[in-house]
Amino acid sequence: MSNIMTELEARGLIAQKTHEDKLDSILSDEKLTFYAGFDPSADSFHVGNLALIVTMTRLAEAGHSPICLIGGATGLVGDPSGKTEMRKMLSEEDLKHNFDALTLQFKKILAGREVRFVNNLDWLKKFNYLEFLRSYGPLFKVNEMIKNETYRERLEKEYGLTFLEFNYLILQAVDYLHLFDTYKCRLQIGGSDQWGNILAGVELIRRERQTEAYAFTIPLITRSDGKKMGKSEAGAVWLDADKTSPFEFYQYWINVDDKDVGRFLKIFTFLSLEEIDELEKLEGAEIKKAKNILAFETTKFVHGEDLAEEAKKASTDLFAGKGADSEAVPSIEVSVGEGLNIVDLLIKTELIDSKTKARNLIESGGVYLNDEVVSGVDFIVTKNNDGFVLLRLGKKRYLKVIFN
RNA sequence: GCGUAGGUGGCGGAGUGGUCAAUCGCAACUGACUGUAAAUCAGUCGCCCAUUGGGCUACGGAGGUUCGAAUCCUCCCCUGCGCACCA
Repeated sequence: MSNIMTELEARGLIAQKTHEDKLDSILSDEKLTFYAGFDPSADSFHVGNLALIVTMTRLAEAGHSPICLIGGATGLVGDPSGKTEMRKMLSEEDLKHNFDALTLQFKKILAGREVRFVNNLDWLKKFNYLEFLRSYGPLFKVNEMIKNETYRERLEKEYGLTFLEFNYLILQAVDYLHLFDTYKCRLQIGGSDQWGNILAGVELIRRERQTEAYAFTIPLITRSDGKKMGKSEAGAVWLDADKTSPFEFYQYWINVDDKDVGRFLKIFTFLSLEEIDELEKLEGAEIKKAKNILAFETTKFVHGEDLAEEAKKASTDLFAGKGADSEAVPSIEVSVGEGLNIVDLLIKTELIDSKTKARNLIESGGVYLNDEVVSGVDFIVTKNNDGFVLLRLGKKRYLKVIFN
């Protein structure tokens, strides 16, 4: 890639950047160490993190060295950015667990590329309150800080903004300074909601080290239908195969709005812009081809080629009515004994959490066994010769029920 | 602390003694149509049992009045706004 910034811009991955003209040439002439921070609030990344992870990969491909910061300390504090309410604070044990899980996952996705993992708890925890105030308090001006949009919004909201959260910007700025000092890290990237926090770090380095540090943000990725990125019928779409199977992950991308396909191909896949241009020309039902590629490429990036192939096969088979041969179809083992009522089965599989809901769904004709509508709430499921039955909810949710 | 406006189902927001499991909008789910898309139309949308139907828990919390409360009273908790210092 001759110029990584040009590439990123063309893909719609740049929201804001520092050093308008200079950054492009710096990123093409020099090899920088850069970092992005992630929130350790769960033990897996989700689709909402994917754009940033992909962007880090692109930068790594272009020869820059990634640092993945998992915000142990900031996780203890809770980030108010883009949140309407204060976030839960995590216990240290949970943080440790999440840190380990996220690290492992990130490594796997980056597939052998060099990544350094850091936890800001390591350098922030040594401070006591007075020390921290003394060291960094004088470097930040409150009247500057409250101009920050995320804070301003919170100041107007009825929930208010706690002092704890207000400190988040300072912590993040100190992180950048620390990584600059320790690893010569000179670029920070993040979501556009982090712009204020990121800039605070850039400023801090400029003032305290008389050195230029850079930053850019990627836009908040939205869906045309206004839905939040990374939500499906079944809830959040995780990058962890145990939380969201590769099949479900694949399905998520198949089901994106037509209008989003081109944009998502640019953001989330490594196809060349020329190839994407061609795909964008598709119209009507043909768009499905582009969706298949989008789904396959993203699944491959996250879960690897083999699992992506399996997911693809399961998807095409199921929706072509070819049944559930593939391993990739989500499955569950259930003992039905002499026969199990369909409502109880739905509860047992945890597809539905209340009997009332299960009944309503059956009555509206939304439950199928091997592609046949379940006739009524009294239906009894019994063992068959295949040893399994394909349970379907609505059009898209499949579960292979294996009798044992 | 004082004054004032509020706290209702995932969200917004009606209701102000019985006909309220609670109008309506959004979101969600299902069906029809389709391309596993969108749009549109129809249905569902507290929980549990049931054949029409019934029971239980709910309108910030705890008590009370009443045959009967989301609706009235008392106390408490929480939030916004104004005042409380300069004007």
